[in-house]
Amino acid sequence: MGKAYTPATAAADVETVFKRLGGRWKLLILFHLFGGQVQRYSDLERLMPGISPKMLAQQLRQLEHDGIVARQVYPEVPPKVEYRLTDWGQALCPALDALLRWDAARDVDAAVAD
Amino acid sequence: MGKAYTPATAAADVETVFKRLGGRWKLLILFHLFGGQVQRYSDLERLMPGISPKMLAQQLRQLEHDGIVARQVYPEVPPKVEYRLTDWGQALCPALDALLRWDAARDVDAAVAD
DNA sequence: CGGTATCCCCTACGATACTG
DNA sequence: CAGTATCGTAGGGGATACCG
Repeated sequence: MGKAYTPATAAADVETVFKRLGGRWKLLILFHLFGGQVQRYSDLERLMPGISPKMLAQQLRQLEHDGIVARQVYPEVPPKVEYRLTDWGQALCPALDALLRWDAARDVDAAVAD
Repeated sequence: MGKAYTPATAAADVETVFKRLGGRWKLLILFHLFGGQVQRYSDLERLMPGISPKMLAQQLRQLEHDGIVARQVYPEVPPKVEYRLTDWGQALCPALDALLRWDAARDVDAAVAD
């Protein structure tokens, strides 16, 4: 059976999710990793024009801390670090899809309301 | 067929959703209106201890502007104002459910990983 | 009853310079 | 290559007082 929610606990849990994904660049990072993609730090820097090294590192650290992104360091010279989604992180995809479908339904609903 | 997304557009669209729902009290308001519930301004104030009148009014105005909440004024003395979800707002429920199920799956995935 | 108006604060974000 | 350290800023949020 499912978990029991009150309005307060449901709202708090969704807010927790929002905080985990809510950084300025986190969603963009996620969408560059969905589908099993693996990216190096410099790949992400190139894929996200305008991001500063501080922000990229910070957002990646938080995603890693939250168990969404996995970080793998290769002890080489020069350094090489790869980022990919954890299984749980990959499981976000259908949930974000549901939000995108809701967003896309805005116009549909408005048309029906006419 | 569905809409075509690049990482950048998908991330931008989800961020738009996050901004629409991301206010400090908006989710709590939504969860007090899901399922066709209708609440007066003073009901919401009572249901959300700690919220200031400024914040309640502001969050409601933004939700109304975004087409998620409908506001109905009864021209009576004393004043009476009711809030409910629009059809589109009500359609948020399954999407937020998907996020809650993802959140609840965190421990499950961690256990499997052992 | 159902709101505005005002003031203050905090923190997420950004630019820049530097390092193992 | 893959990051820290430091400084500066804008706006979202909160307390409080007042209004139609």
